[in-house]
Amino acid sequence: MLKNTKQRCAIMQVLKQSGDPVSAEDIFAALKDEYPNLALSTIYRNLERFAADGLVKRDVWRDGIVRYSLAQEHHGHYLICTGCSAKIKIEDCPLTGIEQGLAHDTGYEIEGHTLTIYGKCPKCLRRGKTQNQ
Amino acid sequence: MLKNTKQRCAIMQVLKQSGDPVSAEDIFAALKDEYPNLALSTIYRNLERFAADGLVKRDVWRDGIVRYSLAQEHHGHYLICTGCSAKIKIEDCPLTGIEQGLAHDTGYEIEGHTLTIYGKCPKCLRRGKTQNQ
DNA sequence: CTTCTTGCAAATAATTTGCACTCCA
DNA sequence: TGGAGTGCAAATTATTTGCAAGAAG
Repeated sequence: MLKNTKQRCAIMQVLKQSGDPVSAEDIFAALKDEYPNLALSTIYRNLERFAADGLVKRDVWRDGIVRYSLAQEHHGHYLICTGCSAKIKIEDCPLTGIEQGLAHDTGYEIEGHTLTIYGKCPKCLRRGKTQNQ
Repeated sequence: MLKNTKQRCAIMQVLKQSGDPVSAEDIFAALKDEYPNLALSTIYRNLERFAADGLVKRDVWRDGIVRYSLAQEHHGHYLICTGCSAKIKIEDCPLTGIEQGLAHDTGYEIEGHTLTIYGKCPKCLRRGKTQNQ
């Protein structure tokens, strides 16, 4: 099971083409020209299934919106500007290694983690902190 | 400004008493006996203000719900079981130190970070992975 | 054909907002 | 007293779900 449908392929395409995590709405927007009657619910359902199957990684951003990215390319985390939302990918994950110790100490089987760092980028620093979130 | 109201105190009390991050609904539930007509919107508004003033730290959990905790006690992150939601506080933050290097490399001013580790606790491991999410 | 998928529309659930009223400073 | 703060109800917004129709194996 997990049939090969046009919609499913298209969603995967978007995930592959965009290096960064994308929301359901992002995908919807990206595909609405080519698939005018693709339903948002289809996107949600597929993303959830992909995530359950371990194909994609599901993350909740600070803004409360869920973003998905291909499991393989995920890792690196992000440094996100709280002023302008500029993102920098952090290639080098500081947690590799730590998780093993943690598993040993707690008896948990570690499945993954969420790490995002927030700050102000140089441009926003210069402008002072006029804006909030 | 930032007047001293009963509601505001009560919300702060809950934050202080609960070591763990709490959601608006948690606070609502905790206070509904003592303050039967406290409005959920009041809680949301105050938590947002507290967060804006740096009094509390705002975090989005994997389940999409926003939790708040006193800024001081925050740090420690959490190891959360994806089966039963059991939480273990991780006292020792692996990012201290790394942030400085990052600030130097990127020119960002680091404001904070979100780190949560997910896994299965020993009990849930034993039961096999019957449940999802 | 039979089961997995989809599209649509309606349902949830968390959070936000408008507004008149209330209460601290 | 005057503006900050509150309660209530209605509005938003992201996501989920039921169901009949459609497509893949």
